[in-house]
Amino acid sequence: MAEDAQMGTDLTKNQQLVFDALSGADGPLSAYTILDLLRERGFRAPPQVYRALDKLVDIGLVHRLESLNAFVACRHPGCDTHEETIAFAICEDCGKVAEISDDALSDELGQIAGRSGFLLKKSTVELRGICGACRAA
Amino acid sequence: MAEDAQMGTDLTKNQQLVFDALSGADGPLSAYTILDLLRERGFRAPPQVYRALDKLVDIGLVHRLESLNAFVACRHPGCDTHEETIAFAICEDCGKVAEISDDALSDELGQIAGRSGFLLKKSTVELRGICGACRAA
DNA sequence: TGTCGGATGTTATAAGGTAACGTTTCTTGT
DNA sequence: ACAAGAAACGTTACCTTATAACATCCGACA
Ligand SMILES: [Zn+2]
Ligand SMILES: [Zn+2]
Ligand SMILES: [Zn+2]
Ligand SMILES: [Zn+2]
Repeated sequence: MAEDAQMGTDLTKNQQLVFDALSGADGPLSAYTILDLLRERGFRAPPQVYRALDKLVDIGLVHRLESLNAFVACRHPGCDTHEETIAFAICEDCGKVAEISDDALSDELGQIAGRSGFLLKKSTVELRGICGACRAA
Repeated sequence: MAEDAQMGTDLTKNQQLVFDALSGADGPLSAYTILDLLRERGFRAPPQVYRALDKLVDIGLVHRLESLNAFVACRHPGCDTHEETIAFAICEDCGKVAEISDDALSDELGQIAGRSGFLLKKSTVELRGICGACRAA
């Protein structure tokens, strides 16, 4: 029991291992990086990672970053069942990812969709640039 | 010379072929689908497609859809050197993609970035859902 | 004419993701 | 406690997406 944050949902052994790996990292991890990290814990093949990731993403504990083909543990302040749009700010310098929840953005996307008669199911917003810390440094 | 839209920039043979393939499609195409389409025109290997795509994306004639690992010809109304944020509405039913340029969205994303001291270089916004046509049908 | 950069052709391989199948383990009703 | 079904698991094999590396070709131009 290294760092089993997020009680309330009970995860299986593999899901917990994958979640812990992501929680312990300070940036996004690819599925194959997770696989390598967990080989010493018994993982042997991609499906073990992908199945855990699928579930974790499904219940909202993990997010997939489409533009990176990678995954991050959810660090959203009040992350329980966030239905709002989440934006990710990905630093191209240090690689860290900030998770941003913004009502105005959600509204704006909703309006854009509505205006063109589009039934919005899911939004992907990923910002690339340089984070504050790296700019200061 | 099937449908060589977009004069002004002069494309190489391969770039024109790839662009034509994308222009002729009514939805996004993967690099490997493009490769297959162009085999009869002499294409033999992935790098030929990816090199053309890289250039086309670079000059703005083609967009990459991160959440689909696929590419579309730019259909932005006034698409010359659009620096604004472009949002894509991807229909999960018919597969078509609408390209949406929206100032309010650009502003909003700029504000979100600014608020957290993030130097924004590029935004990816991809909306998934059902398009108007499919909803009506 | 020589040379130099950009575009090209080609092979091989890295990286990301899933189908399919059999086994184990957990639930749940009886 | 037991049977039956569901969920998770382990494993193999395979598919898709993307790039590294290297050799060649070709046009611009000094
Ligand atoms: Zn979150
Ligand atoms: Zn940074
Ligand atoms: Zn465009
Ligand atoms: Zn549709």
